Amino acid sequence: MVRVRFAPSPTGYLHIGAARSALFNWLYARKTGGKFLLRIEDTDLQRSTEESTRSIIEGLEWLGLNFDEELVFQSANADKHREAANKLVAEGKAYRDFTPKAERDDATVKQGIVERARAQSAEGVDPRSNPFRDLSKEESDQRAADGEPFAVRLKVEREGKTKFDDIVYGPQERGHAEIEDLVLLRSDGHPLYNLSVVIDDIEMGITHVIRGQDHLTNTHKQILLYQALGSPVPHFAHLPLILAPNKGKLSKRKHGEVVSLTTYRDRGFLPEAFRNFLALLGWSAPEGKEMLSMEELVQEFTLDHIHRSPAVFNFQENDPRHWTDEKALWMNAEYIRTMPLERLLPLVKAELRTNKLWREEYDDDDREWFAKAVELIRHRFFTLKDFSGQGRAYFSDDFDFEPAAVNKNLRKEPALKQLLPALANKLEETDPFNAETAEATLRRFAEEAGVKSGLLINGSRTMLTGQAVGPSMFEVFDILGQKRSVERLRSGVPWFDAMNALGDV
RNA sequence: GUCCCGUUCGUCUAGUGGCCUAGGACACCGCCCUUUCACGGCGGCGACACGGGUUCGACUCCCGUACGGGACGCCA
Repeated sequence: MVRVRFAPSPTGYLHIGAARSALFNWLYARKTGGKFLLRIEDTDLQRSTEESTRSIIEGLEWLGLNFDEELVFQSANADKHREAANKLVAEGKAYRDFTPKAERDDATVKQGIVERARAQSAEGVDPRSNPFRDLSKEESDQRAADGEPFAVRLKVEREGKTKFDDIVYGPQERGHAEIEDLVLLRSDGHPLYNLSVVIDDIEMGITHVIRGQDHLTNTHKQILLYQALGSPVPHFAHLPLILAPNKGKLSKRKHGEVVSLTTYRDRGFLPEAFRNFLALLGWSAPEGKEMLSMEELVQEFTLDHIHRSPAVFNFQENDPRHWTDEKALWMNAEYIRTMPLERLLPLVKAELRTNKLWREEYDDDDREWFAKAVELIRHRFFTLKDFSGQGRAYFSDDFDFEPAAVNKNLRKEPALKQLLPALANKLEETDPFNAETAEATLRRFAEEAGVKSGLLINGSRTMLTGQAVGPSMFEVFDILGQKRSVERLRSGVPWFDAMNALGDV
């Protein structure tokens, strides 16, 4: 029975790379009929926040990645981790390191590592050498009993190597000479990451560890721990990283909200669309199929179609039109226009509601009208936000006029000031009023007035929706109805005057 | 500094030695549809990092170079 887990540390929002790891784990569990577990790695109390834990869970929910069994907080297992470390000390597989703790600054550690390594190699010092590694048991016990602080380190064999077969990257081996005696317990008794993951994964019965490639080299250390602990080693599958457009690391500091999953929810993405997009970052379906429902994703998913090379998440900073990957945007639009209308309606409802555009009649007497309106406008929208933005005029009389549309469709022809209200009169008399009759009326009127119908069509579009673009004008007349269409065409009279008074728009 | 991983159109990718004059998707351009803009349809632009091998034959296998990424913490 396959058991996988997603184990984020709650130190910020849910990163899209982490979200993809969660997705792949979830898909693998569903595909194999296994379990998908969630463990919050909150052992770094300084940085972990409850808010972040909440946001991670919310994010997973939004993506539809429900987890099985009880949620595990790693911090709750700290005693077990300590116990295991002490047992390793007792067995001689780990040792107490009485070296005074070096203060490390979070921001410069990475650089410090490089500098130290360089210095050590220049001086010919073995980075693994540690005076306490071979301290006698008696002396070690004595110093501990005397209250001298110590960290606990795993005693890594000096000779030999560890090997494992990564499901994605293939056979991996690393000489022990490359592996330092890793710290298991801090001098304040706090268990560290590598120890905690391994013990928790054993405890939770994890069979497959599916995570980012940044853990590929750490894996050897963890295998050493599994062996010291006498536990079977799980299977590993490492995922290629998701990079920023400059092929560097995709990070909050540098790239901001574009890497946060909740951004996509808040900016009108459909969970199925974003999930679909995410699935295709580092994985592809066997037949090359790209639009995949959750069911199809589960059906098609296999670990052996995961790529080895990193994927670039392509977005343009400081460009609102391309604020995120264009393919993601396209995919969202594709879902909006092709998904079953019944599934889209509630999402549009929520969007209108948050913008105070929702009216209870849409759920009741105007239910059909609402469905028809959404169907009419969905085809050119990219996100749910468009329903309350560009689509506002369909749901409210209080909407803005786009200056460019006004210039192009209204100002250019002063005669529209008279023509549009005159058209309103004709439309008011049109009975029955629908797309066909409105079209007939408009075309007849254009002929009588000696103007091109396009002039009236475009002018009407801007008067009725505030925009230069939109669905077929006759469908718009129909959906807005006779009364509102006539009113909006007439509202142009005072409005035109005001516009002219203002001069250039 | 040491170790590990990677490299096909701008981006996501297909490709597991002949099916490849390298296929699809997004983006871009053109045409059709449309008196708007999209959608849709058709077409175009556009890539195997480089150098050596191996082979009758290499995008595919091997070696090297270059470039990119990752890891190396008493963080996770």
